[in-house]
Amino acid sequence: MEEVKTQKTLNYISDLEKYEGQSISLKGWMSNKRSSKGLFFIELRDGTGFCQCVVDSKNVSPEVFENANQLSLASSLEVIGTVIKDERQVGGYEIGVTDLQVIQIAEEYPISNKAHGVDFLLEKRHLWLRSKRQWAIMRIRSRVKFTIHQFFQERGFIQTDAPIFTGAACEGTTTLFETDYYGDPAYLSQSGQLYAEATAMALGKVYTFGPTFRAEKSKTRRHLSEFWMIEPEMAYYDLDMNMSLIEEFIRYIVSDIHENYQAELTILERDLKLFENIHKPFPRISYDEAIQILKGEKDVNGQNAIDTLKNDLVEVKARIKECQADIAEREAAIAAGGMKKGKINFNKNKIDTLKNEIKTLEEKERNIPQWLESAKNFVHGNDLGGSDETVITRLFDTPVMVYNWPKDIKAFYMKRDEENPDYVKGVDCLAPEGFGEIVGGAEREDNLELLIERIKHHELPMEAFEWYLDLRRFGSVPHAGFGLGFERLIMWLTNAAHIRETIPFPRYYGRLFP
RNA sequence: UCCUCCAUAGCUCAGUUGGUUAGAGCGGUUGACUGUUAAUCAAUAGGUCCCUGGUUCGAGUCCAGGUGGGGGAGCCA
Repeated sequence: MEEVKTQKTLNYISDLEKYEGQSISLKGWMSNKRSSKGLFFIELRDGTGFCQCVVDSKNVSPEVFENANQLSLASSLEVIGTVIKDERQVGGYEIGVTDLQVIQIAEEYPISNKAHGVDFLLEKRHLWLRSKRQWAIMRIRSRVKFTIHQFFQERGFIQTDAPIFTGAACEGTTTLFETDYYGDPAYLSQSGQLYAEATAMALGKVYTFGPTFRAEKSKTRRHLSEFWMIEPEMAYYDLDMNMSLIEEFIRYIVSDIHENYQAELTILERDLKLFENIHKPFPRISYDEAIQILKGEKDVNGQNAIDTLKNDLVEVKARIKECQADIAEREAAIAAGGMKKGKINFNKNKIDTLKNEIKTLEEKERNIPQWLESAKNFVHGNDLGGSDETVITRLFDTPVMVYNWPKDIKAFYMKRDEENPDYVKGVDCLAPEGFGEIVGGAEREDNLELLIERIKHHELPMEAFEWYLDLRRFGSVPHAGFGLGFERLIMWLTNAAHIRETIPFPRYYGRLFP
C-alpha cells in the first residue's frame, strides 16, 4: 500500500467546537453529496456525528477536486480542512476542505435519502444502522443502558444475572423456544424474575438485565421474539414502595435523555411534551377505576374516554376528506394544462404523499370502531388489551400505573390482596401517547401455602418450582419487583414507529437475518 | 390461530368500466449551475406487473388456489 498521509491522533465531529479555526483531519463515510459549479458539499459522518465539508475548487488542487467528484454514497474517506463556525449547519460547524483522500469508493448504495419500506430496510439492517435516525436511536439506547445501571448502582442494588437456559416455563403462559440441552429439552428464558427473587434473598436489592425470549407469533409494532428486560427485585418492599421505585426510575431515565441528548431528540423529531410532563406525579389507579374510565363511566380531568375516541374517529374522517379534496384540486390543475414540468412533478409527488396519508388514516378508520366496541363491551375481570391501554393513556400526559388486578388474569406468584382475595398486588405501568405497557410488576406471594395453591391452580409442574418454594420455607419476607421492557422504553423515548428500530438486529416472527 | 390490507423499475408508488408500445418521483449515468441542506434544471438507461391455474378475441386489471409482507386481535414487556 502507498504511504498515506494521516495524522496520528484521530479527530471526531463530536469535538468540532474545540478546534474552531484549526486544521484537523476527519475520517468517515460520505452520507450525502450536493454540487454546484466548482463546489462540492459533502456530508460526512464519522460515527460521532454529521458534518458538512465544503470542497471549493479555488482552495484545493485539481486532483483533490476530482477525488471529491468521484465519491459515491457511503464511500469512505479522509478529509483535512479548517473548522469554520457556520450557524446554518445542524452541528453549528462545517469544514473548509484543503485535502481529501479516498479510502474506498463504495458500490451503488441501496439506501437512499428517500422513503423506503420497513421490510426492505430490515433486509438491509446492517446498512440501515448508518442512517441518521437509526444512529440517533442507537446512541440513546446505549445511554439508557448506562443510565439504568447508574440508577440502580447509585441506590445500592446488586446486578445478578439470571440463566438463559431454563428447565421449565417460568409462568406457564407464553410459548418458549425449545433447545436441545445435552439430550434433554431446555427452554430459552422468558423471564429472569424467579431467579432475581432468589438473589434478592441473598443480596437485598438486586436487578437483572439480560435478553429474554418469547416464541409468540406476534406481528405487531410492539413485539419482538428476543428482547432485553431489566428486572429489579427488592426484599422487604411492598406494592407502594415498588410503584414509587418505578416512578423514580422512569423519571430518572427520561430526564437524563432530555438533558444530554438534545441533538438526537431533534433528529428524531420527538415531541418534547413528554419531558415537560415527566416531573408530574404518575397517577396510580386501581384496575376497577381503570375499567370505569375505559367504559366511559368515569371522566379524567373532564375528559371521557369514549367521547375522546369518537372524536378521534370524526377527526380522522375529516382529514381523509381534506386529503381527497386536495388531490382532486391538484389533479384538476394538472389536467387543465399549461403547467411546467417541474410543477407537474411537484404536484404528482404531493398527490402520492396524500394518497399514502389516506391509506394510514383509513387503517385508523377501520381500527377505531373496533377499539370503541372493545372499550364499551369490556367485561370486568378481563385483561386490558393493547387498544384498551391506548384508550386509557390517551387521557393522561404522564405514565399511568394500574394496580390491584383480578387474580385469574395474572401470574401465579403475585401476592393476593388481604382485603380482597380475588385481587392480586400487581402493577402495570402504561406509557402515554399510545406506547402501552412498558412495566409489569408485583408484590410477590410470600406465603408458602398460598403459593403452592396457586401453582396447583395454574396446573404448573410442582417439582420444577421446589427450589423457588425454598425461598418461602427459609426466611420468607415480603418482597416486590418489576420487569421493564427495554426496547419498549426506547421506542417510547425515541418516538420510534416500530420496536424493530430500537434494537440493532431485531429478531421476530419471520426474521432471523441479518 | 383469526380478522384486515397489500404485492408493478434498485427504492417509494400511480395505472380509470378488461383494450394498441406499462408510467412518475427518487436512486444510477451524462451534462448545466460558486452556498447547497432529501438542492435545482435538462437528457438518458432501467420491467418475468409475486407464483400456478382459470374466464375472455384480449388480463398488470376479473376469478380460484398458493407464497411473501404490513397492520390489528390473542399473548405480553
